[in-house]
Amino acid sequence: MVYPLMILKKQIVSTIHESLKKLDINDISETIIKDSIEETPDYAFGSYACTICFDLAKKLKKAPREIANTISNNIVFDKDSFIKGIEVAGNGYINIFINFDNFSKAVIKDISKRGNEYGSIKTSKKTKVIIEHTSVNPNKPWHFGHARNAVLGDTLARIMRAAGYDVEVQNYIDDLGRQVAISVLDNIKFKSLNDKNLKFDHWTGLRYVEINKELEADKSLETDIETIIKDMEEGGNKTSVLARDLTEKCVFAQLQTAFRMGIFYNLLTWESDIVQSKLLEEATTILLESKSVIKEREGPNKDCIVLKLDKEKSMEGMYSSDKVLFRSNGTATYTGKDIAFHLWKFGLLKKNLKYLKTMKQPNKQDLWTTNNNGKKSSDFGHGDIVVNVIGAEQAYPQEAVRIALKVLGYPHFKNYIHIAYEHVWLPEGKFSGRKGTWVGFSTDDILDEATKRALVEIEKRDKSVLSDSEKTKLAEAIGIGAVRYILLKTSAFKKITFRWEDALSFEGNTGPYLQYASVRCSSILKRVKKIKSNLDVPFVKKEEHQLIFEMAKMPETIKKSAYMKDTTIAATYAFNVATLFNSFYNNVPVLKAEKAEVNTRIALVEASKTVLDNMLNILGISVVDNM
RNA sequence: GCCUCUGUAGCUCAGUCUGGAUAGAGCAUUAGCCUCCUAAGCUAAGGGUCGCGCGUUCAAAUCGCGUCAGAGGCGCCA
Repeated sequence: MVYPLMILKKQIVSTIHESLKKLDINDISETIIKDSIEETPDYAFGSYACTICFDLAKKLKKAPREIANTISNNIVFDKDSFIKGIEVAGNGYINIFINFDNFSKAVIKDISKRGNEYGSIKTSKKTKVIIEHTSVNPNKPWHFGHARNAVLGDTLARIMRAAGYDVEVQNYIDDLGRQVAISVLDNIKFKSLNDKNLKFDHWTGLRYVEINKELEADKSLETDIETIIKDMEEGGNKTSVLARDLTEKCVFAQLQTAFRMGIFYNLLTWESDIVQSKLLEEATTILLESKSVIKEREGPNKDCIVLKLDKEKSMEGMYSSDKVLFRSNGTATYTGKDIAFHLWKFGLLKKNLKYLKTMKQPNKQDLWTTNNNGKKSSDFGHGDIVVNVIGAEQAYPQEAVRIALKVLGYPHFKNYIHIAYEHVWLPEGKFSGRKGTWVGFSTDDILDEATKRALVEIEKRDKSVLSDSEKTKLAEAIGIGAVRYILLKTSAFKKITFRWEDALSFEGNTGPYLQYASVRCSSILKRVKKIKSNLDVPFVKKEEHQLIFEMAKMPETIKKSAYMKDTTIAATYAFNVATLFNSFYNNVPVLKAEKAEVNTRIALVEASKTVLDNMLNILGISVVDNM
């Protein structure tokens, strides 16, 4: 796929390459020149700079500046080129100035032609990526740390779709764990009722805190929990049916939070279905064929099936280089199950899961779930790349899965990616589901508060044209945009300390700032009765050039963001575009411009709106038309 | 003990992968800008031993080694 910036870069490289050839320097390839091209720190230095002269200095035994001058004297470019001129600067930089007369037209035409596809990459052959995120225990509401996981995963999914991947989003439901067993115990033994009609996940989450206190006091309850876990694992009994019923209710309640944030999934994968489907048995057979997986006959891991990790450098921090996959009683450990599950994700098992369509999500997309009463399908799984958004504390078990794929001889291990994110903290410490420190900081609470505060801001402004319900809807879009953005703009590996004033700020580098820039575009465009934008007059203002250059970078930014699996790249880019647009907006009149300039500037505003809105969509932040 | 991550302005963070020009934002502080397209905005100013040391390099926040501080991890738990 070709876009103007790509052409510009090629022209820069070949122009310099040609001039080097003229000077009889023939061993510098275009790739080397390409790598020496960088963005300038300031508009005054042009748009790109070439640092090749620093590399040539040693070889030619001349000063870089001198070489730069020689090159610049031998440079030739034609009038239709996107390059306007070059200048030698500093110790030997070759600064490249863009011919904005030509380049601007090409960029704006390209944006206008592609519309809401602008910035996205079209690929002929789609690579399938499975992104697993959220995966919150199904017995409590999301606290803000869970929202971070989900927003990171959802945004990565949006970025990778834009980058041309076929993305399948899965939410793994651990419905066989101890946490669920404890909630089941609460139901059986204490028969507690949701008599205040709380949202189901909040109710069960609060009960979970209470029942943990009971567990502290009465250790004999541990026996009950063990029995429950065993029944749930076996399936086909009263307890397992009850557990599935409770967890489904809880997951459904959690999904309401997700939907509110614009987070959607393709498939819910239930651990109980994975166990029932006998994926594990098939995986065990495959694993035992590997020399690195053995059944221990003696030692501390007698009768266990273990994965030998002693040759792996990445596992140096482990006390023991043996990772138990199946316990001496034959049951699978977490890592054992995870390996089987990932063999399935990559389509490496013959056995498959069964699926049911469970609901239509608010984005009109079907949500599927694994279910043993469902039907077979080859639509799910079979990923070329697997991305797991999982806490950084799980780095070792994640690495163990990757190594298992490697020792089994599957090249897929290279495409197994753990997005390790740090947790959200409260100033006083970690969130704890068990201790209930999340109370008051559930994602639902925070979204409510964000909406409330956005509404206060709306009321400060004259919004008499809006009805109350429209105001509420707008407040929700702004509040949630702010919350999503704060989770996106910070690198995943940095700890976030939650503070209301940070999370719910609507000024500066925030979600609403981006939305506001888009609203300003709409506001101008609304006033234009018949849009008759054209590109007859060249753009001459610095503000215009900088905005156009920035907008031209969207395709490569999306590509990089997807490649790096990094949401901050996309977030920072969106902020840059918005900042440059606001600067243009404040310093360059559009509707009040000289007559000849009005139409070209409208074209620029149209293009800006396209880019801003496309970026908002990729970040999962609502586009609004009034603020 | 070993492994991983983090340390950049008063605060919160980009920039580190791929070394490049005076280290950038936002918040907070200070001074301006609404008879002119929505001020959730714009234009400026002040504010920095890029944790510290040594090394590599024409050039280091960025690469290497060491060191200090904080967080997480190293189970037949999940």
